[in-house]
Amino acid sequence: MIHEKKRTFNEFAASKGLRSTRQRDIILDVFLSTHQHVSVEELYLKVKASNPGVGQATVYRTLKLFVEAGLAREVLLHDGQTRFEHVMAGEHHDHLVCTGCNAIIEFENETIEKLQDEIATRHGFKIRSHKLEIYGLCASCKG
Amino acid sequence: MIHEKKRTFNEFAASKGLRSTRQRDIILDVFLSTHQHVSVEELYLKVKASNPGVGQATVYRTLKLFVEAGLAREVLLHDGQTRFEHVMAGEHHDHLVCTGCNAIIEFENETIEKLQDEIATRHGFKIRSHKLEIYGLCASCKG
DNA sequence: CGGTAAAATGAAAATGATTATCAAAAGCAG
DNA sequence: CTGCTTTTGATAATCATTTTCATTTTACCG
Ligand SMILES: [Mn+2]
Ligand SMILES: [Mn+2]
Ligand SMILES: [Zn+2]
Ligand SMILES: [Zn+2]
Repeated sequence: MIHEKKRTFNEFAASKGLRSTRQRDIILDVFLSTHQHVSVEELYLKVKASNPGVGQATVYRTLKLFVEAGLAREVLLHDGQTRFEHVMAGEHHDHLVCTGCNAIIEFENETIEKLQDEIATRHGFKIRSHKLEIYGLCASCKG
Repeated sequence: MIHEKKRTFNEFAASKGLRSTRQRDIILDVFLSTHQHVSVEELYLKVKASNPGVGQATVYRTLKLFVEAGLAREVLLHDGQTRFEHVMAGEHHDHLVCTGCNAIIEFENETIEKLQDEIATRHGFKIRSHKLEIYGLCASCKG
């Protein structure tokens, strides 16, 4: 899948006439090696660990490109930091967020998605995206 | 309802041992006179119009109290500003957000709420709150 | 009523994430 | 290579929100 994503990005870059740079390769590699929901700062530190030359601004810029290319998605939780998660083509999920330990549980629910479509239709609204976040305490934190 | 909310806040203040101040009265009055989804800056300007002495920090501080007291709710959309909306006791709704004209349509859906409970239960998760925002184009902006 | 301790306020500074600037470096078509 | 354009990195700028802290208010007690 990693190779798949690299190809996705290369195709996107080509279609946009973007140049291929060492920095973007590095950032993509590091991003693909992370777990879900990385903050820019976290990613920047990881990148810097192996490649001290890379600037923070470039990490910001490149993550935006990943979103445009469809291989990352912005996740804004309540902690003041934009996070990015991997996205498989066509895949979608929502989040249970534990306010105790910051754990994030992902889930999908087809019925909820359908109900959202119905609601939108009822209001003459054309959905582009949506966000469902459930905040509370996970099994361990409920204790 | 306005009187009701004032009482709610006074009770909250009493229970917390908060002192009663002119500023809080003013800010509550102005807040209750606004429409839904006010930003802090908007509210601050309204307050300043009639009461130039009141500081912005106090508006920030007081809005937090309203949330604690249960008569306001934070709404974080994608525009970099925290907004606050009125909350009636026990009432809840979610949002359709038009990315064209920034209109906000409110809706309630009991089935979605129930499905969320099921999902939480399935994951041993104790829900404290949730947020469902549907982004897209409203009827006018779809054109 | 004053007198006082604690809480609240306002102005200004600090913070922190993100974005803009711009000179220097790198990629690429010819 | 050459020349032109994009990209980069360091740094400054933004902008919403928070913190600080000296001053003002409030609540309470004698
Ligand atoms: Mn996720
Ligand atoms: Mn609302
Ligand atoms: Zn937890
Ligand atoms: Zn619209």
